[in-house]
Amino acid sequence: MSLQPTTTVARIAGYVGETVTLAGWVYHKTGKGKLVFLLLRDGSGTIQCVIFKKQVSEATFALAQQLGQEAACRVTGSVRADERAPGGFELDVHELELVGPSVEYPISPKEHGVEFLMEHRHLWVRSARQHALLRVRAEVIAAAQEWLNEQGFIRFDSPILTATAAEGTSNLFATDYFDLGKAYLAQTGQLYVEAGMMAFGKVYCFGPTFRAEKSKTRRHLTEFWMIEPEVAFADHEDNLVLQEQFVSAIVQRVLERRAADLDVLERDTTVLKRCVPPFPRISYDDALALINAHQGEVEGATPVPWGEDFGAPHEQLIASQFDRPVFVERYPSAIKAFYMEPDPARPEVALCADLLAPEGYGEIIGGSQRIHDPELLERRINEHGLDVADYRWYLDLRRYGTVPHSGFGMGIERAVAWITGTRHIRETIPFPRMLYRIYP
RNA sequence: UCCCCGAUAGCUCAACGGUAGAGCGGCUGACUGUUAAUCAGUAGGUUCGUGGUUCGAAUCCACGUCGGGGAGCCA
Repeated sequence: MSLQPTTTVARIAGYVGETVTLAGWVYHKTGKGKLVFLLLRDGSGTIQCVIFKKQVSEATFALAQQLGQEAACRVTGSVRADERAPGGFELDVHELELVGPSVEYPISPKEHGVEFLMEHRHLWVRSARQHALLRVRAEVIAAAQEWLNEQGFIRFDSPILTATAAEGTSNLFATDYFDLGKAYLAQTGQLYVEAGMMAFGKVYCFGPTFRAEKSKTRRHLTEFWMIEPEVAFADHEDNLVLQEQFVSAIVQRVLERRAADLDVLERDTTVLKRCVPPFPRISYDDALALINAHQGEVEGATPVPWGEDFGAPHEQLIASQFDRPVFVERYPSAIKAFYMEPDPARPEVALCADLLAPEGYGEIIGGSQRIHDPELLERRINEHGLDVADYRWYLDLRRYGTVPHSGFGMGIERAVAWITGTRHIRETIPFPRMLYRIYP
């Protein structure tokens, strides 16, 4: 005998007039003396089930009355289209089986504070809004990978345990690695996908990334997921075109396939619909001028002297001037990672770009053309105070058939936060890891 | 690391120097169309901790703990 239900709520429309068994959890229950309404959630959706006292045994009715919120059960009944029911379909219950009881479920349909919800994240993921958010996340991930696969990329995963800091700047989580000393949780897979790119031409890695920075904002997690494509024989221009096509394809697919979820999230989709290539581009130099022209419009967006990096308020100001994602390109090399290719026309700036999402969501992509000349790369490693010995293998990539190449990294959670219009990044991942939270 | 804010019933909050309260949730009962049902009843408190000021502290002060928001840094 199988425990599997006849069908799922999502497919219920095809079963009108038939008797089916559904299996799920009690999302909500209400009643009226001689009838009980159960809102049953099975993962694919929710459906109202009605239990009339006259139509079931006394024991079944008593059971229905005492079901707690989130009790697991199997219900058998006939499917009926009914305008009075949320969702349009209703199940007239003949039989009800309790699979797993639930008593005093902590999360009620009423309001709750952030701290309480985060403490109950393992249960919070059952609620409608979180469902919609995490379904969009899954869609974004699937869309990203499938689009890259169609473009001829192969997934080439990078290690999570690494021996040294890839970019040398941020803080890293350290752990003991047997007799070999410290190992660090990867803050990017980029250096490794460069090795893959030389092997396969077009590759990407996708996995968790770790930053031990004490960031305490709604845009930061200590553990987040990043997808990092890397392409051989690709310059800065190729890179930007790839990025705008990539982001647009993901957004358009979410609009197509997850419209119901965006609706639950009350997302204004007009901004998303505008997300088609080409994306506007602004140089670092022009961005400085823009900041000067609009300072005061965003709090904290004070003028920036040439050579200094933007802060969060500046990024917000720049993004607010455009109606779709905007590339900010060619930052001063001195404030960027050591591996970025200098602009041949202006060696003091790098062939790099950040993609800023509209509506104040900030940077969702960072990318660049990489240095392919071995001597220049070695010089940069030294200039950044890094140990060349740690980068022997990385320099090897330039010794044996080096080619101009480019790549970028997209933060999944930031992208999902923007696409769904979610204020805080913590809701876009099942179990967020933050400065003051590692439970549950 | 720095700045700002918060902690009172299971949850969301009120009381702001003078008897600790409401709504929801729980429990009991009524109700054949509920959508966060409604109505009646009922239980539920070390007001985060420690110290201080005061005749009197949930309330004022100090320190601590936990959490929230922001800066820097980044995706």
